[in-house]
Amino acid sequence: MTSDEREDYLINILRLAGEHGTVKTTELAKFMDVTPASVTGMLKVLYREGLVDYQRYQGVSLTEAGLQKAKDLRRKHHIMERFLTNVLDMDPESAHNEAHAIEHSLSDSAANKICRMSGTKVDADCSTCDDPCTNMVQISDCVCAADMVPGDSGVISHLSSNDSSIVRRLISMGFVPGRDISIASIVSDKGARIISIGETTIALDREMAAAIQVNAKL
Amino acid sequence: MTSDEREDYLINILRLAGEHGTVKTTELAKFMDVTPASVTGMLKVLYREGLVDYQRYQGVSLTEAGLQKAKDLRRKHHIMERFLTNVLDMDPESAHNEAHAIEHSLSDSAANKICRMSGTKVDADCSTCDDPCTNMVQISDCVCAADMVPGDSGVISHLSSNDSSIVRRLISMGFVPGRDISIASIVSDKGARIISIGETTIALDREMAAAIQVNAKL
DNA sequence: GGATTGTTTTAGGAACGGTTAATTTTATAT
DNA sequence: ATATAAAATTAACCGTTCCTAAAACAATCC
Repeated sequence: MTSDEREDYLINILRLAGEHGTVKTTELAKFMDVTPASVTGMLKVLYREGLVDYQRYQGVSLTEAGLQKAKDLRRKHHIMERFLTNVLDMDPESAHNEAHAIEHSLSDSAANKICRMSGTKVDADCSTCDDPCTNMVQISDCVCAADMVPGDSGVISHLSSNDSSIVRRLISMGFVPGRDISIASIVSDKGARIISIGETTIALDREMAAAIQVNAKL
Repeated sequence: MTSDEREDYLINILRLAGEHGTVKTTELAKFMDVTPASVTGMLKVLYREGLVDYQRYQGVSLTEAGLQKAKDLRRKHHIMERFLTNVLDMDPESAHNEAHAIEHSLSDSAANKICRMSGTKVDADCSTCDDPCTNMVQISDCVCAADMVPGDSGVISHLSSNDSSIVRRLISMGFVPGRDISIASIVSDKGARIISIGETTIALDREMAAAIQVNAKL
């Protein structure tokens, strides 16, 4: 339906007008490096499609539908950019260009999954836009032992911590990948977890438990 | 230069003619659901661009340049498909469709990186074509992380496992081609590896570590 | 209210990918 | 070998998409 070019117009209107503001024809024309006449032509098309509020000589703004499309595209752009730089380690400029090409043909489903995969620290470096990546989702493959409740059990998938001494200590206590553990009780939300592992039962503080990643059993 | 449609023609010629065979106009037309006249028109274009050997009434075959382009596209298609199914866990049909859309705008560089990340040996499940993924990324003498000893370090070359969930989990932990890792210690020969990656330390069981292929540093 | 600036209209063009109908070439059958 | 059927090409043309230049028109600012 909506071609790549049309989509670019939408994104750029969002860029220049913001979510509810308006842009003037010439401004948009300059930004997109086309003549004002081209812009007028396209605005009529976008108006017919209900994506844009437009009255001659009055500038444009996005309708709800247009805004949604534009934000969706922008989000996909950021998700790809982040994936390409953070995960694939591409340089920012190539990433930007590639993201620009791909954003138009990326499904919602793939975008969400890529977003989930690319790590959670999104909001940090999104200086270019206000609302980059809503719809973040948590990674679901394994569960952190600190988030389990009494009665839960599973097998340790791996240990992960920024503090290597925590990993070392966990290992020395027998928390190695592959072992079965179960939560016996929790002292308090931020406090210790009483965890059974094999024949023994051990109390760990929340931070230590947080380093244990478990494939939960049903 | 070469539009998506033209690229589709090239791929389909490869599909129907093979690398050095020839297809007849009508066959291609039926396959692509257009009239033979359209095919003739496009063949002239592709001929002008040097991508196809074509003499009227004689059918088409790919030139070297055309073959290369077609194989490149086909490779990108497979890489994306593999990534979408193995890494993102999409269903095969959606993956196929999405790959078809994206293959046209995926750079070599990104394709290679995604390929290295996507895990399984390719040749396995490529039933749709005879020569799916030549041009696989150079896998120069790398070592499996499970075979490294404490003190060893290197940069991740690629991930390889027959179990796609392992690949998925590794990626979500940050084990992505290009990253530096080093082995901090080993719990036991068949047991966990404690691995430093960036700021974090992670303990993985042997099976997981075995999926990580590393270019070892001296 | 006239000049200036910004915007739209008009008219048209180039690329692209397709179509139908007529025609030409090749293949097939007797 | 030749008539006929099948396949491929040509010719003429359509619709879309996005663009442009130039003329006409509106808004705005002294």
